[in-house]
Amino acid sequence: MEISSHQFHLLQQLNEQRRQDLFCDCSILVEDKVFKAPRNVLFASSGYFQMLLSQSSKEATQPTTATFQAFSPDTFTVILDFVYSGKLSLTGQNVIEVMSAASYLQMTDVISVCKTFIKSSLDISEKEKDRYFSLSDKDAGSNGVERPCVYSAGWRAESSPPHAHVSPDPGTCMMGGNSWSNFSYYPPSQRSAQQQLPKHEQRQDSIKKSRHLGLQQPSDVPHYKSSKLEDRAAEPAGHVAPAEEQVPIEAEVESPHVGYQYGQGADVMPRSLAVSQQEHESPRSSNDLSRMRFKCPFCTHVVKRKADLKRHLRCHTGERPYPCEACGKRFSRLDHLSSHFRTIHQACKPICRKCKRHVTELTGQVVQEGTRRYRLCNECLAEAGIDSIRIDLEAEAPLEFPQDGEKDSRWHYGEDNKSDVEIVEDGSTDLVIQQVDDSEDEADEKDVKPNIR
DNA sequence: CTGGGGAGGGGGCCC
DNA sequence: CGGGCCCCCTCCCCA
Repeated sequence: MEISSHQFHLLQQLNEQRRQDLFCDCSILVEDKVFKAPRNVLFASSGYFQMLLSQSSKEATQPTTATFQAFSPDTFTVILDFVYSGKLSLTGQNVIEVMSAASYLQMTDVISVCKTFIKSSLDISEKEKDRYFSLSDKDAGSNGVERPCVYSAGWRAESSPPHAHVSPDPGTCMMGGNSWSNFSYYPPSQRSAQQQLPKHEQRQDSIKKSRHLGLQQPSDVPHYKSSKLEDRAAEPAGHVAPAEEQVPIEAEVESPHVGYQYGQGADVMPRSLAVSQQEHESPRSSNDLSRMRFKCPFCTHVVKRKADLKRHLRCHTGERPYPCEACGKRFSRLDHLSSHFRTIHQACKPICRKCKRHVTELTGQVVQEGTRRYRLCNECLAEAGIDSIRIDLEAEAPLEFPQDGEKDSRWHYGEDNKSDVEIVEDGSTDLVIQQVDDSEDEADEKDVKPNIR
């Protein structure tokens, strides 16, 4: 006969012991703060502590000490609370650091939950959010004040995420993590408050797109390269590395000392492991990484600037906040959008698209084909037999970049000539020839640049 | 089948 | 810190 509440009470008891400093044979020094905890639960929760404690198990009678400077005491408190309660208190502020700390400590479940949190925070898409969000607490997000989002390792059998629109940041929500057998039980009273993370959360990585990682584009990203994306979508599931697969790989590839570098580099490793790890330390990890401060929680990439990490994260989340109003294509970066816009919709290159010769206002014209603009020299125009279609440029309003801050809003065209939108929206077979006028194009540029900045 | 070019996308880094 | 530029790589299309 199985007493279902046993595991939960056991964990509660262990947590109580930790609070009362009973049987705490492991000291963890994080920056200047000392945490004490029984080693058995640490061992069971973290691959890192497994490694550490198995090494020091020979001297099991001696208290073990681990030292971390890679993350803050607050972050470790979140981690430790999770270890002894199964509840993870995430906020928009701490999630990156908690995730990196979890990566360092090789706690794959925490990493997965953080990934989910980050992805939902980035508001990737309604569809994806439908997949893995469910709120049980009706208070969630109601007060607009950021409260910790408590992720729980518990599973609930009946999972039908009703919530699709609330980012976890604004409020509290109770979320189930994926299964972690040690901490998977909740007594009925608690279960009602727990939410299960749908199993297809395991496929969350499939929405990440990173060619070099072989990951997939979000399924709901507009299919501009439909063939490519659909091909990927059609790939058998086995081609997609789910989070559960990737994280161990990550942990395996990254030894702890390179797994997290938000701080003082080599100092982050526990003393008991320092020697053996330094033996394997590459020159890069000792020198470059001390300068490269921000570690991507999804991959091994390390950058110097937080802003660069933020930008880099978009390649994992698939977030594309910069839509091109002219063609609908979305970009992850404004500079890419800008480049796309200039190239595709403004015909900025003074080069004949056909013969590649340099053209001027005298030797060539701008051709508009649907939303696309490019230049052709007069010879190529005549060859193509489209030199008779000539539109007065003054009737053509330049395509404009959106105003600053409109990164996710609709783009617009010249306001005083709305009819041009019709030209843009016409089929791609429609050709409009414009007189090449570099000064005009420069004016276009001026129209664009102030709007970009 | 292959090579070249266009376009997209990622990283580094300057302003 | 965001914008923007440059460089490089990859993918795709086309001749």
